[in-house]
Amino acid sequence: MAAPSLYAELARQLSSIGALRRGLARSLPVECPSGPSAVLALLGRHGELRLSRLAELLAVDTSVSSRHVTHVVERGWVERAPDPHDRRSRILRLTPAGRGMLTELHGRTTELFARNLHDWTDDEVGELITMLARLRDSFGDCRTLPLDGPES
Amino acid sequence: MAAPSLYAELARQLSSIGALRRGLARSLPVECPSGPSAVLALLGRHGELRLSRLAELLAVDTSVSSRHVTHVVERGWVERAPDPHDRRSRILRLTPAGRGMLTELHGRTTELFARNLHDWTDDEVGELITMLARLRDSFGDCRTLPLDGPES
DNA sequence: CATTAATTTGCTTACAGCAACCATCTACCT
DNA sequence: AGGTAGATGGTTGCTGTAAGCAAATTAATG
Repeated sequence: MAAPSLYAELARQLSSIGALRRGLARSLPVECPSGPSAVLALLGRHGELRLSRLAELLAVDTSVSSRHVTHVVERGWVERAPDPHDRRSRILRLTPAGRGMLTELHGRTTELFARNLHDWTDDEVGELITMLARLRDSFGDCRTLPLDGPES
Repeated sequence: MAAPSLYAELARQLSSIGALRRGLARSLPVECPSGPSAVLALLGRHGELRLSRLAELLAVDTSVSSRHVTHVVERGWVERAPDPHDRRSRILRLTPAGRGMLTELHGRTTELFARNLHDWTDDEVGELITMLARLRDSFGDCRTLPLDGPES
């Protein structure tokens, strides 16, 4: 439990991070903006996924990931293989070209971070990662945050 | 200088924060989405501002803040007073109603954070704030990040 | 057959950037 | 002083990305 004014400051810092995210997005190739990039990243990390699981990992509506997946499929970076156990869904998988694009993206972000975070130590970066992960965890599924009224 | 794979993980965590930001935005009143809220917050913190300075603080294009300001002015939360030194620009200032809305917003976010971060200490929150501020600082103005090619 | 689940598509909104534009300010030149 | 060129502050039109909700489709399930 922390003091209220700290929360306000944290909220401010978090919203400022939006600008940073936009800046990072600007370093992406035009053909693969941040939404599609996130799809490639998750498929690279988790291997085969179905759409609903992907949307869950991204914490967005399935309609949103559906469009992102369409985007990357159209460019040949991901393939939708039939799911033998459920013909309603399809298994999403990186193609070799998709793996190449992922490597490209990885290289760009790494270079960008390396250039800007040259005075951070491994430990510091690791600590920030840890805290961000914990922050996400503390909020759980953001799509189910209580809205207006207190639940009283 | 940190290891490349750490950077990739940091990038992933940062993009995940987007979902959190959207969740926080969902707790805002419909009349005052996140853009306009940020305008109120900055005017509350800095007092009188001109539009260009506001856009600079928000790290967005002036056209974007211009629209946000129009939004809050239309609702009577901000007034555009003439600038005695330059008739091209106007001084932006919170109205009493705007101050009220700001209090309301502040209350909502504080309550939301209090509910979700109950197991964080002041020090931990403070540390996260510090690291986020440093992160922003390390990247400087995100709108001028080098784009594609290395500057060679 | 009724229901539920997985995905897609249509509609809407918020946010952001760029470019074109108008008004005004500033500096410089005659 | 007067006038013109360029810079600056702001607004508006257009475009694109992202996201959510609701309805429709197809298939699994009880």
